[in-house]
Amino acid sequence: MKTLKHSRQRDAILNCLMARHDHPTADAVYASVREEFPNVSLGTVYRNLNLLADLGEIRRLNCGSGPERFDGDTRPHYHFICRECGQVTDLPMEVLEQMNTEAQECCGGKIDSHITYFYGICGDCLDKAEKHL
Amino acid sequence: MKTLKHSRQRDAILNCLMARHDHPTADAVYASVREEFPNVSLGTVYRNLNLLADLGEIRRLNCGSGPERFDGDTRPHYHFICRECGQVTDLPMEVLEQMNTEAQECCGGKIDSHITYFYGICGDCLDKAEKHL
DNA sequence: ATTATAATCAGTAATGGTTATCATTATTGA
DNA sequence: TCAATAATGATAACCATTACTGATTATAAT
Repeated sequence: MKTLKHSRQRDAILNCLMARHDHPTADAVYASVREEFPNVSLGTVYRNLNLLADLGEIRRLNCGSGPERFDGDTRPHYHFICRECGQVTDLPMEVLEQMNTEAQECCGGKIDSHITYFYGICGDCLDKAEKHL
Repeated sequence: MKTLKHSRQRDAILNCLMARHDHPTADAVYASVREEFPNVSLGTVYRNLNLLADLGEIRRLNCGSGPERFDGDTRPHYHFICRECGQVTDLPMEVLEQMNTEAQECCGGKIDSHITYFYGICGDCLDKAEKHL
């Protein structure tokens, strides 16, 4: 069987994701980890991001376009994506678990979870738009 | 300004999406359109899928992994994705528009829509799993 | 401590989905 | 019918991600 070995690079990648809350792409994680390990490889970042996600220690986000993003917060929560600047932020609102049972009733299968992305314009971009009028 | 010209290929692509309800990938649309236009190019399919999506005549789906999918039904509705076979089906349930206002209250921006994907095991895959026990 | 092992690494090539380029063809309005 | 130009087919380029390689490192057994 395959036993997991400790790796400083993996630690750094996980720490990076726990520390920041902007849901970085693999490339952004790469840039961040490079400050500590100047010659870490991008492949290592991808390999460990996938490993950590498969282990359930981080989460993958597919926000509708562009590269995949990663989230160090594995608790179920919703995200808001600004159409203008593309930033992805957490929404401090309750997850509606009852939607799963409601959905299950009309699909003939077994539903265990759902993912929701909210779209709109963030506060910062609204402010900027106002100034340019 | 740029005026749209009619094209038989684009018609075929749109018809394909209106006719089927399995949310095909660009490649699947390509295969389908090729029956009518044997030497249509994959680039043409992509170009028109993007054009139609930008015009709001079809919708893009990002179901979490794998290539992008397209939906000829532009009315807001939810989708169910089977973790086992990967098929994407429509859910005939009401879209909870009030979630947008609820989400907006805790984000400081303007939210106009949300996208929800439900995950689980579809009826077909449940049946298969049962037979193999 | 020394060694055996297997996981992990850095570096790089390959892959797959998608987009851009360009010469040619098709559509449209005069 | 004809000129203007959008759209096409073919192909190359692009970008995010994955696979491969031989060298390195962490762990476990000696």
